[in-house]
Amino acid sequence: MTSFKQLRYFVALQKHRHFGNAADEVCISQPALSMQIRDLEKELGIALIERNARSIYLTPEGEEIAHRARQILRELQDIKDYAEHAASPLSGTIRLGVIPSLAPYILPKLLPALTSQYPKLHLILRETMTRNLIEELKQGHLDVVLAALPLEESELEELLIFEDRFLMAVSSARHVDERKRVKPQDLTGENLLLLEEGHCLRDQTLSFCNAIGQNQSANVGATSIATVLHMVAADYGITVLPEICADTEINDERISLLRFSEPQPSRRIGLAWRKNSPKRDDYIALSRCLQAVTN
Amino acid sequence: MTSFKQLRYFVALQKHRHFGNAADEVCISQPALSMQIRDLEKELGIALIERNARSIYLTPEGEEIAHRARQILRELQDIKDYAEHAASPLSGTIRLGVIPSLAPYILPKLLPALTSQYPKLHLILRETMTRNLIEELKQGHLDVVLAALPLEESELEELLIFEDRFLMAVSSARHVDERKRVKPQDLTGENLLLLEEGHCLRDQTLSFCNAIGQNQSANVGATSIATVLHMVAADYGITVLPEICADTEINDERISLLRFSEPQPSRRIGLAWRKNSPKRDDYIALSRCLQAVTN
DNA sequence: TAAAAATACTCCATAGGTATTTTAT
DNA sequence: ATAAAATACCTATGGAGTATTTTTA
Repeated sequence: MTSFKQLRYFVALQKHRHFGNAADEVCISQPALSMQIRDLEKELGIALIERNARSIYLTPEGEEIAHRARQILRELQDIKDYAEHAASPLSGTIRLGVIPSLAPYILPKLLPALTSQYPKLHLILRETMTRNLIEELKQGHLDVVLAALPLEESELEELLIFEDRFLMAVSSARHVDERKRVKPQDLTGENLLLLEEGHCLRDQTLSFCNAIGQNQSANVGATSIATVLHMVAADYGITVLPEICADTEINDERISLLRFSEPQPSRRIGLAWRKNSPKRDDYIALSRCLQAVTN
Repeated sequence: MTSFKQLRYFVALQKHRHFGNAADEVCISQPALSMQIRDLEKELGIALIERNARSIYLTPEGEEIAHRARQILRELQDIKDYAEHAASPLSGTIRLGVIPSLAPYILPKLLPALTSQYPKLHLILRETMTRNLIEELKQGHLDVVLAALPLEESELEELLIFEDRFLMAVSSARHVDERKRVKPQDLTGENLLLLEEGHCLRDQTLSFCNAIGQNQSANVGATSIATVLHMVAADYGITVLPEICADTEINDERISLLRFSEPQPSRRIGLAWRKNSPKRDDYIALSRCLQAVTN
């Protein structure tokens, strides 16, 4: 079995053209080097070295193979360097999946914080709906996802980061008092504007509507919250908006935001990763960073 | 010490994502694979694998390292393929040095013969004077040289290929009878045209002139036999020409070639290589090929 | 004779095997 | 309960050491 050791020894031998000196360089005895070189030649089935009493030469094949061996040894060193670089905490690559109703609002805060705090971290981002995130996480294509909990996946470990309360968004044309608390019941009879099928935010909204006995069915399926809000602004209907979106989306005077009365409906946002993931510590550090930027 | 084995096992594990199946592929037991992977992780200092009871995942670093490992294994295979290809007789690379007074006459015959007979042989050619050939041979930059023997180098082994008799070349303007044999003494008083300093042919010619008591000193130093012959054709002087050059150079009607009477002066052409060169058999095969094309 | 590599031998580390235990679903 | 990987333990290979021999200039 050819080994890196043999290649190392052979490259040293090429350099020194002297078994004794080469053996010194690689810190073994001369016979040990001789035998490894002999084994290498035997395995390759060709003569690499021309042995003379006074000095040795490499055959043309020996020179060629020494060259290739150097390349291989360089690449091995690259692997080691890469590993060493990746060893420190929150460094290396993390593949993070985020749901669409969070990504545009949380990433602009998270990414600068991460970059400054953990410059060695390389984040790969993926934005898709929860169902896909879970699948990709389980497939090993993602390392950690930021989504609404619980995910109800026994093989995943979850960590709550914050409660994201829902607000009701209505057209300012209605002149409602923004200080007044609303109730889920107030959604009754309204045209409820929601994201398209598959978005957890849609399901959550429908679910707390249904919880209070309303069998409200949403009649539009927008692809982004921004789109929904444009429709609300035009008083085409109303919607329910996570609080975290409010900062970014609502400098639109045509929309009034109404807080629900207690208990305020909310979604629980957190991280999830495969149980036993070796980077668990990194995800927890990531969660602290997330908590810092969402407070 | 990281080994090719570990990389092979790890690549198999990446492929199967299952210790047992990967172990089967590389024909070892599952515990043996487990331990090698564990060792690899320990040496690299990072987690490559995420272990779960049902299935395993590679970390992003694991994927990256698996990719690099594949590359290294490919290159190792390249070395083995290269060696196997070079193993058969008269294959691989031979660096051949030839003296200038032979190269233009013998190579046009030798190379096609070699190419057809030993298609796997890769010949690297070098044309320079004997002194340089010997030096480069001893340095290991050449494997074998074709020159006039003896080289008087105790660390080289020589093999005679043929006797190359000298002919006298004179201008046809002199109307000498080409059937008449000449003697070295006939050179007396003639303007002897020779190659420049350093060419063995020059030294050989001068030496057999001196051997018969003539202290002839050559007065020109041409860089090629062709040049010398052009001067002979113009009757600027005469020269001594190895027979092997005659075929190629002399379809020039302006030059008459005269054979010496017995014992005809000659040079001995042969191969020389470092004693103990592992390719000795190849050089002997090469010599047979040379003999075939010089007959 | 001297320098260099090969050989002889001894010892220990370790790779690999089988049997068993642990772990998580 | 089951599947999968880890652990325990044993064996044998082979890598490295020291001492010695061979080779050739």
